[in-house]
Amino acid sequence: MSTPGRGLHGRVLDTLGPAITAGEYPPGSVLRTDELAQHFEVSRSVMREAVRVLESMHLVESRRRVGVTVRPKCEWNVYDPQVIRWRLAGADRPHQLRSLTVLRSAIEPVAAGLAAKQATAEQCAELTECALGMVAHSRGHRLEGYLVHDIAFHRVILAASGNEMFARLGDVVAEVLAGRTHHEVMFEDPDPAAVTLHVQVAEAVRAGDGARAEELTRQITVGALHELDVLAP
Amino acid sequence: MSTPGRGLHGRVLDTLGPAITAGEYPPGSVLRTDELAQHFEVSRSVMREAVRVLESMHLVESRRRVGVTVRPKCEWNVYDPQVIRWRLAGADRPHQLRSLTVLRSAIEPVAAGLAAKQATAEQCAELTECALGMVAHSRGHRLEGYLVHDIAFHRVILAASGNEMFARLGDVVAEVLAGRTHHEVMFEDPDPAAVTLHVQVAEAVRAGDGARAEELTRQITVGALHELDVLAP
DNA sequence: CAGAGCCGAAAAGTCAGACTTATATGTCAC
DNA sequence: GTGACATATAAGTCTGACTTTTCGGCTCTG
Repeated sequence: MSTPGRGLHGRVLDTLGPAITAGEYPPGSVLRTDELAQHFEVSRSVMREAVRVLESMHLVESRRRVGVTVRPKCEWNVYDPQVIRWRLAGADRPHQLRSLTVLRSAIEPVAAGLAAKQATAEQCAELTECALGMVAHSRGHRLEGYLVHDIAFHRVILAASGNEMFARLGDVVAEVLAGRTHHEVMFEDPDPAAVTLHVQVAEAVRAGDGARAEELTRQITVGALHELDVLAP
Repeated sequence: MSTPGRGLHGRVLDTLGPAITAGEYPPGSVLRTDELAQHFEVSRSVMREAVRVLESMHLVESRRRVGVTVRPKCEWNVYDPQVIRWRLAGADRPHQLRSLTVLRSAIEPVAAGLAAKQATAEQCAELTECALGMVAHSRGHRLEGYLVHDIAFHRVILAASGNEMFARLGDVVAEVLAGRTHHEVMFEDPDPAAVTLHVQVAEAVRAGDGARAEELTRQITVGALHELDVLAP
């Protein structure tokens, strides 16, 4: 999914990023570039590059004569896909999953409403195909196949909305759905009602019925939130 | 608002970032680190740090033997506040402003609904104060004072929602509102209906009426979208 | 002529060391 | 106590040499 080993500084980030987002260094903690470089056994140049990246994510702040101080959580760039991945891999995965699901519940219905007005014929076809794929994999413990089509479905909706901000949430939704399937205790087969709703959304979008697409999608996200309440109270 | 001169690499970014987001280098363009370093009259180390930051924003991709290639727009981290600022400062400001306003229209109503259920007494007080401030500055060409209270109002709503993803959009909303006031041709006095709606939202939140807060906020954002249609068709 | 494999050059990547600059903090005089 | 000043510290910058990857062309072969 991401790019694991893109240079030495990348490997440093793979350890340091998760550590910071996991709260291993409490906000206000001070790190020193030289010490970090020694600890990771890399040159200072490499370490500096890593720090710059963390800084651009607002995870840390580098100040002369002080060092690299960890910022409080509320200042992090929580929409950075990398940060999202790190946090989903860490201890507060459940909390993060809930935040993102609430975000979905706000965005996706609106996106679906817009998609109904703007989706191309090709996108409508893709949507139907995805929905059918979900139906096909909805029974018999075939969660992996179901997941693939589920992700694709929501990606198409977000892309078809014509709004770039919505479209870029495709990756986030993918992470959430994957996380739900793989790590939360999910039912062995997906909720039949949800499957039906997806099919109906595809129909509504094809028919250009924005209000209906929005309402149906709202039901999907409400269901997702409810499921989260039941399985991870 | 941001941190303008945080080192040499920051100053490089201040010119290179806007240039890329403005589409000055079409997707696929190849830059060379050494040339850039020469052009900006900085050392390679500094240039490399700048490139790393751009890379973490998914604006460019650095590959051996190839160079630094500009990524297509659809891959950018468009939620990065820095990227948002750069784009708002550039040529496609109107387009960007519209995207962000649509985003607001999806998020803020839901946030207001949640805020009604979770806002602390202090937050309710702040909200009322902001609304009153808006009323006080709603006449007599006092747009600046109005803007300050408008921004504060929406910040509080987003924060009070209790969702960190919503809360972090405070800066984005601030940019949008500021951009609207300063650069789009805004009416000399704000829409009285909008002012009233803000007061009513504050009341609804204080009363704990989520559905009403959500609906009223929806009206605010619909108004904002409509205003955008009228002023920047 | 096509495909596999080899080779060289180009550009990023890495490192080490010396130097500069800002700045937090302690010290001292008043 | 308060101000100015000195000092130590850690980030910031620059340079030059070296390493590593990999693209693109070349040749060799079938």
